[in-house]
Amino acid sequence: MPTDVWRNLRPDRRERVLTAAMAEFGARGFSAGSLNVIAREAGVAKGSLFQYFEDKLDLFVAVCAEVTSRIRGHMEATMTEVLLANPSLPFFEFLARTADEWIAYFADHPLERGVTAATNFELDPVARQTVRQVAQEHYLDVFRPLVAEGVRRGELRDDRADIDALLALLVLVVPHLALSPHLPGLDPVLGMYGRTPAELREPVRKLIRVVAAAYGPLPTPVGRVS
Amino acid sequence: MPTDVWRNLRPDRRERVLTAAMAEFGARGFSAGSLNVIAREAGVAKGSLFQYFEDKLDLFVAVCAEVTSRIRGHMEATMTEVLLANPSLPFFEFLARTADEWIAYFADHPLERGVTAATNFELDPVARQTVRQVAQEHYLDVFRPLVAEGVRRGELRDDRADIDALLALLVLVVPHLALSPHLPGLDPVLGMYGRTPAELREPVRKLIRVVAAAYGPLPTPVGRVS
Amino acid sequence: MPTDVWRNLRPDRRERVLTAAMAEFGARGFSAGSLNVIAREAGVAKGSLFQYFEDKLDLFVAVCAEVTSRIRGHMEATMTEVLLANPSLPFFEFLARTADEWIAYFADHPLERGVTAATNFELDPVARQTVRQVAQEHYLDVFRPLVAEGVRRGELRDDRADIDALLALLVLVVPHLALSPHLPGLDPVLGMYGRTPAELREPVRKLIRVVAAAYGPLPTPVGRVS
Amino acid sequence: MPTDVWRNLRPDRRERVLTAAMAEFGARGFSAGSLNVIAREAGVAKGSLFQYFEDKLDLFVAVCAEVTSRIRGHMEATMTEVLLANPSLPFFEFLARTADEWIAYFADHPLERGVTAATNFELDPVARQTVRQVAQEHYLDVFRPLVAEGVRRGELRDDRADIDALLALLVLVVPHLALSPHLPGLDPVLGMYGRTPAELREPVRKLIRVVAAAYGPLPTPVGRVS
DNA sequence: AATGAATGAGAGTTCATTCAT
DNA sequence: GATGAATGAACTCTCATTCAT
Repeated sequence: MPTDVWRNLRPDRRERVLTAAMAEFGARGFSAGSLNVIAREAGVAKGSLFQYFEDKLDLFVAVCAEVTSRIRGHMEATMTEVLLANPSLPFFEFLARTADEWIAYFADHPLERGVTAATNFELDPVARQTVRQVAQEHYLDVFRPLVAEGVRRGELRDDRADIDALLALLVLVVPHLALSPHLPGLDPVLGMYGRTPAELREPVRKLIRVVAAAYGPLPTPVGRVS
Repeated sequence: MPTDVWRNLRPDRRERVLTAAMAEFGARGFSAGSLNVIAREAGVAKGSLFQYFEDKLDLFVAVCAEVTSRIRGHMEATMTEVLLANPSLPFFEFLARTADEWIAYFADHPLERGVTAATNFELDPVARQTVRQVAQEHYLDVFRPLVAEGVRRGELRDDRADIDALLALLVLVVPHLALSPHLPGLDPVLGMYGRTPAELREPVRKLIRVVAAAYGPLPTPVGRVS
Repeated sequence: MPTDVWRNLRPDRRERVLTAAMAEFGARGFSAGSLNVIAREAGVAKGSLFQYFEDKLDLFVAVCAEVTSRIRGHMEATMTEVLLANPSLPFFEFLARTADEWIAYFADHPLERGVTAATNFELDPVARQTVRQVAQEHYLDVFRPLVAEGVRRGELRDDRADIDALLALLVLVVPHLALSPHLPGLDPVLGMYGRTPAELREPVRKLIRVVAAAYGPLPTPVGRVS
Repeated sequence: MPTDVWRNLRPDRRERVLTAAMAEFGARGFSAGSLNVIAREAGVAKGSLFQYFEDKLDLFVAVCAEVTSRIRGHMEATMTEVLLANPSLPFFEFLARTADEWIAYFADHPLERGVTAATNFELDPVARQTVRQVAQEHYLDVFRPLVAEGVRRGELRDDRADIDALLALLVLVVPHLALSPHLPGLDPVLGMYGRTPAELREPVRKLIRVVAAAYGPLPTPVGRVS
């Protein structure tokens, strides 16, 4: 846990440390990230970092928590906006627009994107578990009520496939959407790497159509009199 | 690229180096993995590693290539076996059994599992791209013809959802199935961590039912005279 | 030299600082002892220590002086008590009882014992000299008149061995008695480490018998008519 | 334990490392001694020290073992010489001459003296115990047979004082003789600090006369007809 | 072809001390 | 008078890589 010193720190100094840490951990991950670099880039003495955090992991966790919380804050606001503007939006359409915003956010926020990558790619077991747990709780806190509402409104059906499986897939796919446009080698099929948010609308909808087909209402069979 | 010395090396010596490297990179990843440890465990001089490989990355790439190739070899053989025993197995049933075998393989092969984790969790851009590209090509080499055959036989329909999206999901889900039973924090929804292969049959089928619902033939509507 | 601030400090605050410093220096010695730890344990700001003392050494010296003075105060009171209760106690018997009390004191006062150890084991030349000088003056202030009285009463003879040699041995042996029951490796012959004060009566008397034999009256030769 | 690399090291390089380590540990002790300084003074890369020794303590122990062994080698040779030259030397006279040689050795060997001090003044419990045990075994290996021989020849009597007490005193006094001429504050009574070996003959004999009086044959009572 | 000693940069962490508040 | 944030040097130890043998 960060120290009191960190909590009471002058905001600009905090921000400098946070930004430097986001950049370094985002670029090189937790294990390979260097406190030397972070201190230098933040314009802060190396020793100061240890006034703020117990150790390297403590700093990494704090950075991840901060980033995750920022991302969630932004996404919840965005989703609310979309809903207010189109109260009657069908579930899967809402999902698609949310994904668009998600992708746009990470295109605009390289630091947050880097930390998200670091969170997802950490191999050290202690660091990974600590950090992922927090992130995944946030994801689920958002997804579970969303999906439950979809079920309640009858737009999501659980008679053909399991709702938990949907959640498991979402937790897997969502970070993938954030990162694959920016990290080569994540998505070799749909070719998301290097695409603009606009160009990504199509592959995103391809993916969403899978769950729409699995969980949505059956299409009316063609050529049949009802 | 490995040197000629490596290619002409006595097989037992090669094997010792490979095994040691698999264990070390598998346990600690590329960046944190130590050539000191690998040389010591292999019973080989540190300098020898540099006779065999240009540098650390070169060794890592070679290890990943070797492991990926071994895994593919095993899986292709297994899939052939399953097919020969049950030539008329429905597509999604075949997929489920393949997944069972896949999971069993990684439960029995901790070294291969470790390297798979290292491959999937590497953040260093150069290392990641090199290593993942190889792995994903293998995945696609196997999946593409499989899916094409499913489509040809009419068991996989592409009228409701895109076939490329299916491939993209498979490439994402398959390593997840290999690792999440053994690494905590990967699957917070279905609870795959710590489960035995037998216990994993159920969550695996939950996931497969999603694609079955999306790509399979529509269920006969209930209570309707055809 | 401690500052005026220290001299005028509220007694409870002084005591807290002293106790924390005794514990830390006693446990880890001067060089390895940490002002961070002392300040934290004392519930005092790190900066305050520098309001009270010029630097680390100044604090260490003050702690040693305080402890030495406490020990001397206790021992003088104890010796007076013993004397009052048994005014005619023979010299070496008195010495033995004093040693018993000495040993009991250090068994009961771990902080004082720790500081005594730190005093005796300091290698840094500046710290060592400053600190030992004070301690040894206390020892000699007590021993010299005691020994002089023994000589005056004829119980200590200086015709066979030098009285200064006796004092030199006492200054060497006395801290050894205080510490060897509590620090392993100090006394490999008599096995004093880990013994209770009661168990230590015997080895203590073995040592005192050496000086009794050297400085005491000769035993009457056996089988000789006087 | 030192590594094979250390054992096979080129002698001049070994000697440089040893000398630098003796000087540094001798001057500042184990805890405060710096590997940086040792490497620099030895003209060796910092990393090389870790090719030779497992860690700092391992180096310290090796240095102490080496020094202790050198000292013992020298003293055994010296004692043999003295004995051969004067086969009929009385026990306490032999002891006195041995002490003279002991003192002369440390006057001439500042490095060995420093390490002896470091051995005796280390507070860190692990380091102290490891290192003192070795040194004290050497002392006892030499003293025990010596004392036993004195008893056998009737020059050492155990009827007035215990022989173990003599050994305990020797183990305490002998390092004291080595160091007190060179470290201020060790001997405040006899004034050994800063004296030349020649000047130390007298205080040494004062000390030896104590044990001579305690353990030697009783002097013929004065004015008595035998 | 194989060795393994040597390197020195860099890692995370602790420290006594300063000084503005 | 008390505080405690800031400092940067120093600490032990690890590392990939080189190269003489």
